[in-house]
Amino acid sequence: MMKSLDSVTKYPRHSRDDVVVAAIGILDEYGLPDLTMRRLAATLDVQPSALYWHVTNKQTLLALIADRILAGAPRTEHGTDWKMATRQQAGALRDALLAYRDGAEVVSSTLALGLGAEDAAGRLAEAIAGGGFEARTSELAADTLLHFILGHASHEQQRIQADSLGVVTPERSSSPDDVSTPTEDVDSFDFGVTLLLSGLDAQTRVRSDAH
Amino acid sequence: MMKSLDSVTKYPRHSRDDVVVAAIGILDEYGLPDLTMRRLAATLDVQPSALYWHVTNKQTLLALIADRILAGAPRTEHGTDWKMATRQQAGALRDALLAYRDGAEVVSSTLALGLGAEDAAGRLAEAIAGGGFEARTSELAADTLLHFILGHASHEQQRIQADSLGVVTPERSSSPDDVSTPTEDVDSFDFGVTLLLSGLDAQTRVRSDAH
DNA sequence: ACCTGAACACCGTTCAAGT
DNA sequence: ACCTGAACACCGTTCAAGT
Repeated sequence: MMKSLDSVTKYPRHSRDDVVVAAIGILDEYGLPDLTMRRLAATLDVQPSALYWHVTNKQTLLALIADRILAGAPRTEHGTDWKMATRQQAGALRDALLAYRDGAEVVSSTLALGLGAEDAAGRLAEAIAGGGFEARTSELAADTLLHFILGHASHEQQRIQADSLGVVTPERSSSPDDVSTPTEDVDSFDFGVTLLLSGLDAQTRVRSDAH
Repeated sequence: MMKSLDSVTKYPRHSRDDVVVAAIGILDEYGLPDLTMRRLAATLDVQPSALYWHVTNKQTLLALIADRILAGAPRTEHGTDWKMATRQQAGALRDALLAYRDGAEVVSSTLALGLGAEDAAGRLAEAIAGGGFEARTSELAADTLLHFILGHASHEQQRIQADSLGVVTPERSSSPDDVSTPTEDVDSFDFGVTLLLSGLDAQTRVRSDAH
């Protein structure tokens, strides 16, 4: 404990966790384009090269950030009916993505690598499986839903920042007050989830006991 | 016509079109990360600064590329039933995205800006509207479908390049020959489209004359 | 109309060396 | 165990000036 005091006073030594936390801070405050290794290093009062002791490269740092973002989505409780459970999971995922600036884009870019959104898909599949579908059906439906959630959230966040930059986005806006509102986004999100759920409902089941 | 000969022989003067075509060439052959303004300039035997006479910045260049990629998707013929038409449009869009390396990512990144995928969504909405839904329903369903198509194609392309780089992607592969095959991708794509179509089928309609 | 030359303000990453 | 210093090989964009 003397050691920890010395290391704090002399010069700050950081953990991998510190790096990830600081990175999320920059992401949330300034956005993904401003999240550079050099800027992150400056925030931690450290040389850029020091970061590479904690993390192998920027790509894996982004994967670590994606994991944290997704960790913010609470598990759904057992016992509820599968449609509610799936709706809950989908909503929780959306909330988690929107909780940090550019969160959806970070998770999307990371999903491809197989690292990260993997268990988000798993959680969705689990909720869907409550409806009594074949395992493969549940997985495929979960992937479909996940693509929708990510795409929707991504689109929403990029519009937010486009608006804040005052970009002229024509977007067939016939009526004068046709600006996209948060309510609009929630509505279109719910619409998509409902569409997928009723599509699943029409699917043949293994057991038909799930009301 | 003497003029054109001179300009060819003396030194090549390029059009905005040449720039976009060359950019697509680099994209398709080396991928999005290698599509830099400096590299594009070198390909055209020109200084990087020369590109900014033809195009305002990289972002709008990417939007132009996205437009070309999407232009490769043929319009669907009128008269067919709406489910087939929607399926056709969705498939055409997917094919267009997959026709160029990293095509899905380019279009996705551009969609947010409101430039580009705008009329792809319109085409989907038109096909869906053939089912006799409210205009808003068709639009929302088209957006849902578009998010799925982009996410799916994006995921597929990034897996292709991850595989070619020999990246170890764990991905719950229980059986030894559980490697993702093109067939697998087509199947999961069709599954998603079918899911959305049957979800729409369960939707209340304005007219119920669409069989 | 189309391009050069030169500069500005940046990137991610490596690696020997320090403490 | 954690960091510095210095370097390598790049970026996108601007702008005066040339032809």
